[in-house]
Amino acid sequence: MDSNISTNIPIVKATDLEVLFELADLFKVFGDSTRIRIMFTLFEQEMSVLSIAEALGMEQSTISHQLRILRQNKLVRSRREGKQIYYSLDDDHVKRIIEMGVDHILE
Amino acid sequence: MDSNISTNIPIVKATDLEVLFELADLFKVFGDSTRIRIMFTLFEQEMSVLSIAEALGMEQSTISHQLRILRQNKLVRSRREGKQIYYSLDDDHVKRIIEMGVDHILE
DNA sequence: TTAACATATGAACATTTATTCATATGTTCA
DNA sequence: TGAACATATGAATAAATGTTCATATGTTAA
Repeated sequence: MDSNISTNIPIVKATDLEVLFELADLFKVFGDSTRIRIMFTLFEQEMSVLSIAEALGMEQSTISHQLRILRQNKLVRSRREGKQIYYSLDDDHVKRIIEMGVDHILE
Repeated sequence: MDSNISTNIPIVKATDLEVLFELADLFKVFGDSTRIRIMFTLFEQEMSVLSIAEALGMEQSTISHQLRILRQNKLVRSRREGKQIYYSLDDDHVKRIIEMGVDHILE
């Protein structure tokens, strides 16, 4: 009987310091409202940097900086089409992590 | 056909600013390695403040400060037994949110 | 090549936040 | 009540981080 079966927690232990630091770093990425808003915007469709900036009413530079962080953490990916670069969510983990968060907030 | 059915995302829209800020605040709580370590420690069993501090090799004060943040966000709860106060995870959301994070990290 | 546009990036500044120290609060037991 | 112990908290400090401005890089079309 592996306790992980009942807890549903993967094979990570409290002593796996490296993994725990990585985990904190990952959640840190979700812990900024601008990045959360960007991800929510990308739920619907891929968008260019300027489109996102306009949608959120923020500077292009701000969005670009945050997109880099999201990209480095494999939460979004990008593709170039002409002068524009379109960003989209990288995988389903993003949606599922956020969904869990929403569940908690809405009780 | 509600798009939320396919995306599995609850009824929160990119325009629900309040909720998105709350979401970011929630993930901010997960975005600190000390708090992550505390939560992992509590996966196994409830523990007193000093026990946690000793387990992590950190100051009692540090742990107490962080436990307060976890408590305020309903991620842990406490019960007093004599001089000690025992903390435990508050609900399953904690485990599930962390599990999603682990999934993402381990690819 | 040059102009116009889209995106990325470095530096600076302001804000947030985690930790520590000192101390207060609360509990038990003699 | 007083001593010993467990926990909480306020203030101070140091470190991390988000945004802005200015500018660089990269792309397209004339």
